[in-house]
Amino acid sequence: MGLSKSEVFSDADNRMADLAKAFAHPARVAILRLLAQRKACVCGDLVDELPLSQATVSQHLKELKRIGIIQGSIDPPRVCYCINEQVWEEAEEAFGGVFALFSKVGCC
Amino acid sequence: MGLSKSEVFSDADNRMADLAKAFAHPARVAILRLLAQRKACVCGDLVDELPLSQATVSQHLKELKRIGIIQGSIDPPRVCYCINEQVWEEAEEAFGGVFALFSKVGCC
DNA sequence: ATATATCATCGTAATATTGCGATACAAAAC
DNA sequence: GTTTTGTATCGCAATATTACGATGATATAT
Repeated sequence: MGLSKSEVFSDADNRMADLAKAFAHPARVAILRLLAQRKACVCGDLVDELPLSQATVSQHLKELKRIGIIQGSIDPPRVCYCINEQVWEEAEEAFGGVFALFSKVGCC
Repeated sequence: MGLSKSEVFSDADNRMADLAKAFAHPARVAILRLLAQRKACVCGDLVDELPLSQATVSQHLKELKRIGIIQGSIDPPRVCYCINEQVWEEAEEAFGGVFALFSKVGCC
């Protein structure tokens, strides 16, 4: 298949999974680190920092934009990407919430 | 392709991506929530809680075990799964570290 | 021994992801 | 208007993921 049955899961779990996908590839982790630290901003600079082709980097940026965790503002002919603060915090809280669920006392 | 060029990325970014994969599917998020809250433990109970077949749940459990975030102890014929505290904390710290990188003052 | 209960694995099918070269596109510079 | 620069998109190939029925494996119960 390859088709996740998203209809049958809760909105929260689906959103969480999408937010996690932003971090589920090393290239995207590297991109998010660079943007969070403001070490790079312009698409071309990101391409220089990464061992991937321009087309591939652009595709990862597209996926991050779909999730909403980054946004791009055009500055022709350049595009400047940055973290979307609101979604970044949404992700921080979502992960924080799940990690907080764990209680050490237990059965196994 | 479908082959992520993991050799060219840092170990930290690769590990982070792997930890994120644990949360990158709604079924796995649901499983981790159940285990973290001790609402279910035995594989069969997880299957009852999830809208997926036993084979599919078992496959997700295998992936979570590969990442290391859960562990299973056999109690024949049952298998009890639980969060691996060490890896859970590793994930918590890894995500915390990345989220902390973001500084609001910036260019875009 | 045979049956039962529980879980893992196999095999298969469908869709998704990753990667890149080539090309299209948009705005500025000349 | 042509060129240049920077980015997005298309098309393709290869691998990965998701899902499930069927089957296998394992240990208890009868």
